[in-house]
Amino acid sequence: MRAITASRAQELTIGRLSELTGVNIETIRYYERTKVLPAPARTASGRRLYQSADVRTLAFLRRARELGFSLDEIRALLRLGGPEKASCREVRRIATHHLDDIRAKISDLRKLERLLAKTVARCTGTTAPDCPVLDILDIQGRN
Amino acid sequence: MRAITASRAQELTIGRLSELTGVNIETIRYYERTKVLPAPARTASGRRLYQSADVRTLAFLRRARELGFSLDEIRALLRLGGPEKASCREVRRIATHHLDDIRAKISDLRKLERLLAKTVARCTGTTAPDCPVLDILDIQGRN
DNA sequence: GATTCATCCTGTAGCCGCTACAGGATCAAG
DNA sequence: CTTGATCCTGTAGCGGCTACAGGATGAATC
Repeated sequence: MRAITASRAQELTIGRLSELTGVNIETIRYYERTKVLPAPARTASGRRLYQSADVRTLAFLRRARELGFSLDEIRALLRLGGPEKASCREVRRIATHHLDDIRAKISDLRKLERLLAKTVARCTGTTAPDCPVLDILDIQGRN
Repeated sequence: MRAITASRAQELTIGRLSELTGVNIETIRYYERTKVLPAPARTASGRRLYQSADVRTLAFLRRARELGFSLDEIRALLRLGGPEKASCREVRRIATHHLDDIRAKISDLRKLERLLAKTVARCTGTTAPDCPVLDILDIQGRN
């Protein structure tokens, strides 16, 4: 029977939580809908009531997103950090897998970069009959 | 008044075009709907009828997608390669801009990679009380 | 007490670049 | 003439949000 009166002690509105974490209000609600975040308590009138611990969780979530973790991965990480904070091994597995993804992406992008850079360099910028940029894109350029 | 009888000469069904270019049938129709590709001729019964030139265009499109160009950029490139094949300058502008994007993405990913790799390395994989992976994600780890 | 205005609520639709289906029409081969 | 492959349109879904509309509260001011 706590929180008859709202916004006591450490309790936060969604707007305040948004400010504190830099996560959009709509996004917070989206995280709740998709079960990345647990549904918080509500006031008598139905407004969401967050605890200060939620700031920590949401900040974690935000940072993980910035690091490119998917919401599925984050759901898993949050479960692991939760009550049965068991296997660091599992956390490591997720992070390592993600690291592999990142490395593959970097390698792809660098190949692209080299190809594009080389091509743009050949480009005079004038109205030439044949454009090297269009050429590499063309079927001839297949490798 | 050509093409009364279908699939004469160099004319292709959508399935054949798909095979030749490796682009999914549904994706080809999607490109048409979103005006990346022009609508092709039709047979009397309403089936799409492609010319051999369309193979070239779609292959170009595919390759551009692989190189990470957005459909908007590709729409622009295709227009430029079209009838008024005017300014290589504009092509160069689009490609250069895209190159900048790629470089920014690479730089971001490399930062990520370094941070994650360092952290995973610190991780023993055992059930330790504090997990370095969860730690960098945590608020403390902000930089 | 009444008004104002910020904040909150739910629900729905849009973004990109596809992909996947349903439910039907048509084609080519046996 | 039947089978089975291919085609058609239209609609809905994915992830990860974002942006409304239309309404209900909340806090501060007069």
